[in-house]
Amino acid sequence: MAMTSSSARARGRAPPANIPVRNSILAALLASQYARLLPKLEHVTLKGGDLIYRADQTIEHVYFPDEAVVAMIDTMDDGRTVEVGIIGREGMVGINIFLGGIVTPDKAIVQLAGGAMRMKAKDLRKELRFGSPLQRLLLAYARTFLAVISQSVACSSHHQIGQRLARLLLTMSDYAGSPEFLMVQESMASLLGVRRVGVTQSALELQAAALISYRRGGIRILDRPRLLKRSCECYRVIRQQYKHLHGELPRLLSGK
Amino acid sequence: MAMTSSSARARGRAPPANIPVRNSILAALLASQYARLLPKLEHVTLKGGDLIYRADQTIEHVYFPDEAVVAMIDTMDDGRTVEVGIIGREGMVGINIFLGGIVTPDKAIVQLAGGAMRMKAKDLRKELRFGSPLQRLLLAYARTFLAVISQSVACSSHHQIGQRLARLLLTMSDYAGSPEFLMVQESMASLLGVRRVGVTQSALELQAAALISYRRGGIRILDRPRLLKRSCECYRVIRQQYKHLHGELPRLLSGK
DNA sequence: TACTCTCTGTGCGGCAGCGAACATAGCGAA
DNA sequence: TTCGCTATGTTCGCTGCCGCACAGAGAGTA
Repeated sequence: MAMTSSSARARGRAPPANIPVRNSILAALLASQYARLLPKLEHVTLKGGDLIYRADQTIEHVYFPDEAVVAMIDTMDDGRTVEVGIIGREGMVGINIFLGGIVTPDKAIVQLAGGAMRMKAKDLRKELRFGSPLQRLLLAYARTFLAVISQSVACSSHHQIGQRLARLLLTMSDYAGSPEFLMVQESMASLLGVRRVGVTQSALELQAAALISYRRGGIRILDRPRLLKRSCECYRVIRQQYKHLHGELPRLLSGK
Repeated sequence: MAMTSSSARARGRAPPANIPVRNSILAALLASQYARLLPKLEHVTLKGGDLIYRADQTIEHVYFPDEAVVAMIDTMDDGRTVEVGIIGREGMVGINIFLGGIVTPDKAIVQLAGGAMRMKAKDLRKELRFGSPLQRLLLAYARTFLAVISQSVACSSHHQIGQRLARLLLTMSDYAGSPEFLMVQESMASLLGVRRVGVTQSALELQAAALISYRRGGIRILDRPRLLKRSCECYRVIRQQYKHLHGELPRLLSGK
């Protein structure tokens, strides 16, 4: 399957100077600024299922995903979980560090395997001292993230599983950059905060309608437009937020 | 409706230099720093039900509540609502400005009437230019706010009305600084994102158990400890977050 | 080939919360 | 006092999701 030995390959010391950076935040930095950060960045490969942060644990590194997708997951006293936010190419895992924290309240789990650049939390803190350009970018990202979580509150209290599953699948497919990606129903259930059986039901419906097809551990989206119609407004709203963020990034660096 | 001449009474030009500031953020500022801000602050009285921000509208002012309590409310396409965060004495309404935004994605509605200091968004932006102490305080607050919203996501998807109502009442009573406060069931329903009838049911149960009593438009908490047991963990978790924030504020100003 | 583990499908009783519609009770205004 | 509005209480059928328990179907391993 897509997940081999992470610990081995998670240490690719040499940042790939030749490969263009695909993380939006890093990519937005001007070449000179990025060059200055580069020595502090380390390229790692994240495996599906990897636990990046445990809840209430000190954060050692922040991550700028490249292809990888990471979910922030809140776990209740009774063990039930729910996704509070998903972080991909457009963001940073460990926003709490940026906001002056040292721990994370939620755990972070890799949903889609892939590469990411990482940086020591300590280095990020140093970097933020002098009104760094990175600061402006992260401020804007934090704002977007906040808006996205707000929408999640509403979504999880008002929308039903089918709609939310459709949204999840669309989102994942966006991040994967492909109509096909690897994910088991158990993970989807955990993200949505519902029973796995509930996911099975909805997935069957979507498949019966020929919107998706799937096999053990993998999903393929067959009819994106119609899947979009089945999903709740939240997909659209959140996408709009990121779109706005994206348009804003370049401007944030030019003097203001 | 609940919004009469707010414009009339909302202008108490003279900031009450004699009255001690009770907003935690402002209060944390050293006297000299506060003095510098003072000319830009205006004391206003907010009425229950007042609409502070409309969704997607440009933010003109940020508010530092004193006694007032303001809820950020997300409205879905179908008109259903849910509270994504509550802001009282410990925070600032308009965190999006701090995060570099110019609009707010949610609307803001006054839940408990009372005083607040307000400041032009423009002035706040200026203030943040020079690595102001205020910046560190707001960064910490933003982090807390994020953690609180995360908890809300989990709460709204996993906890039931009774528990969540108990939490809401406890929270409100904390803000009011009294076991008694004014609030109608319709408002509670709107905050919880449920039907008013649902609130009525739960409220009746709580009253039958002699945990609260209420009359038209007002609630009184009779047995706080037992109400706490009925509420979900979220009350505790969120309280802890604010407690931590509170302990952190002074330290944030002393050189770091 | 047989075994095992993981992932997916199915069935069933239960119930919390929903939508809709209506009944009663405070409380201020006329 | 009467009227009218707003807030609260009650009922009813419905359904989405729950918990629980088990069956079958990939896919790798020995």
